[in-house]
Amino acid sequence: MNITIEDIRNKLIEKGLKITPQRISILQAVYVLNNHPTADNIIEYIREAHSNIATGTVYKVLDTLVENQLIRKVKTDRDIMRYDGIMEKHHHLYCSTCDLIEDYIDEELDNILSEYL
Amino acid sequence: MNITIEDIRNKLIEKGLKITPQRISILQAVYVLNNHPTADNIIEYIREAHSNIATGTVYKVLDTLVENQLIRKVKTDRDIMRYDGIMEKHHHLYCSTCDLIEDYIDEELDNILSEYL
DNA sequence: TATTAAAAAAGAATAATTCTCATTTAAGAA
DNA sequence: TTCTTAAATGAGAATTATTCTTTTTTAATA
Repeated sequence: MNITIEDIRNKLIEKGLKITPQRISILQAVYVLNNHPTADNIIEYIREAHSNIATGTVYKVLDTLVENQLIRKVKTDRDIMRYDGIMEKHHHLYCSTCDLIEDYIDEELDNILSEYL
Repeated sequence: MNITIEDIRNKLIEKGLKITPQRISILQAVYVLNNHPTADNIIEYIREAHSNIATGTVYKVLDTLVENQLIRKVKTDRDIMRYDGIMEKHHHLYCSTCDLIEDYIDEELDNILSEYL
């Protein structure tokens, strides 16, 4: 979770994406708001930090980041899309009552599955 | 897939639900439109069969059916909810490009998973 | 057949997301 | 450094799946 602005810039550069303050803020927000934030969580977080941002931009940038495999979409029972900055293979434990998502990493399970399939 | 109206009535009765033409049509539509239909698919199908139905009713009935475990909600990459009338344990193979969902039944896999967890 | 709680109709309201288009900006070229 | 331009952003309207509200209808029981 110790990701610097420089790390974020590099991630964007690796993908051949233009470096913009909006993209940096949004990617940083996904990392900081670590419980699988919604677009709205991200907008709120960025606006608190005194920079304005258009909602359309947030959705656009999130799509770009998903396309470039810097983040992932996470769907839940509610019809709000959520985002995940952790790209290493993992599962989610989801509580549909409180809408909480917990990361679940289990290499043994992954091995069993990949051997079987 | 040979489910009669009588079967559907019985399913509703088992759950203690009032028998209404709308509920019968909707449950039937979920069975007939077997590739995990959306609420809209169901509305279209029912209206083709010459009976009108309010969209609100379809959503309400679908919720009732889900609550009573007669059908299941299926989430995909798109933000449209889809419904599944097959209640036996199964997985889904999903193509995010064409949005097609295929049922995947594999008891051996299920056993491996339930033994592991 | 009468009663009544539940269900449905109709359509307005909501809210997440997308779209449009004018403006701005990042990044490479000169 | 300044210029150029394709790409990105801002602003807010538009879209669309879903929910909500209110009135009317109906299924099930007495």
